[in-house]
Amino acid sequence: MSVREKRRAAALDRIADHMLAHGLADSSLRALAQTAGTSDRMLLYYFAGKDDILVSALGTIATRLGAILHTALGGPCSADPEKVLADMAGIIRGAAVRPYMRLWLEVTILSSRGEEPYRSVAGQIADSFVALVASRLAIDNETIRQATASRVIATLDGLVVLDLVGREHTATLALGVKGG
Amino acid sequence: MSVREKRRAAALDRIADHMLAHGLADSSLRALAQTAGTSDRMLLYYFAGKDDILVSALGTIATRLGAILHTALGGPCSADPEKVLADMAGIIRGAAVRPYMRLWLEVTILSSRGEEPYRSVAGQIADSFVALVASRLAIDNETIRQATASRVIATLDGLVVLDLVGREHTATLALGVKGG
DNA sequence: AAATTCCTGTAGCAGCCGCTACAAAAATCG
DNA sequence: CGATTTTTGTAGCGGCTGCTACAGGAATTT
Repeated sequence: MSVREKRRAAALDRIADHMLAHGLADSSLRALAQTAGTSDRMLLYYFAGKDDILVSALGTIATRLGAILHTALGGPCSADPEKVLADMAGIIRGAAVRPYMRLWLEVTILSSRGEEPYRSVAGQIADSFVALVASRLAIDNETIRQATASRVIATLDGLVVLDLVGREHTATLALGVKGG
Repeated sequence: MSVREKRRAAALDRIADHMLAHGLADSSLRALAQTAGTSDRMLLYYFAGKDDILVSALGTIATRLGAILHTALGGPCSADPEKVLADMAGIIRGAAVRPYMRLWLEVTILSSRGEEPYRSVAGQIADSFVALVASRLAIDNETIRQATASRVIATLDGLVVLDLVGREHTATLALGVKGG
């Protein structure tokens, strides 16, 4: 790894921190440069442009989240969707993961406006979420497994939304029942 | 209603159109003024500031959505959460309502940053959603009714997220199963 | 040592943003 | 009609955005 690549990676690490802490909206080049300990001028020397920075940092962030989830999901698989939902909700709604989910929703908004490269990025993240849940479901029928994983992800995303608007109580309530 | 109030209301109507079509991010004072047929100068004459404009327009938008939902939800109530979920998903995922949900998610992001007045607004909207679903549920036990409504809303919000990232197929799949 | 390439600071561009000072027009009132 | 108040246009402020031209220093190569 060249010096340039090392510095690029180090900058990305700090930039990822900043994005998780402050969100996309507060991630101007100058702000990112400050937390990375450089100047906006240098950021644009290491990266092709702001989009390149953000997308690269989102990659770093996705890797981090993958590691967190992999560590936290140590238990056995289950055939019961409610069980998997409860397990994942416990992790995803925790303070450690919430910044990731907030960022994920911000990318969702950008994606919904059709803006590349965020549209592709958001789609891939959604797919990987579904795949992760599917890997936790001990269901033989593949079609049903995929559909169930989709359902669990939908509910999880909804719980995150409720948390973000300060309705943690409503989200917790939702976890206590089975239907709908 | 004075002339001033009439013009204010007319401007709000056009502004609501613009916000639904282009989202919060593309709603600068100058852009809103253009669609309203005035100048940014006049907008700030009618309103206290940008926040006042946006929050007032969100009120108009909430009223519109309420009317849409009230009209579309003509059928009988049901004790089956899956039935209510499917009914509401059919409405909320439709092209007519999607702009409202996208806006709702944008407000959610603002809310999650703790910015008033969006934090309060988002919370109230979430509560009214839950109340609406609860009113469609023919469940006697009030505690279970509230919890079930919360669960349905969570799932609905999640479906919206999946739709916004271009995973309509995943969302539709999720509606086909019961668990999780 | 000279020449070339790589790195980085300074300064600034053009374009937005929310908002406002000022003054002129228009409507209202005595 | 004149005086006062309400409404509006013009112009611009200070600040932020992503990005870039230029130049000088540092490192590397010949």
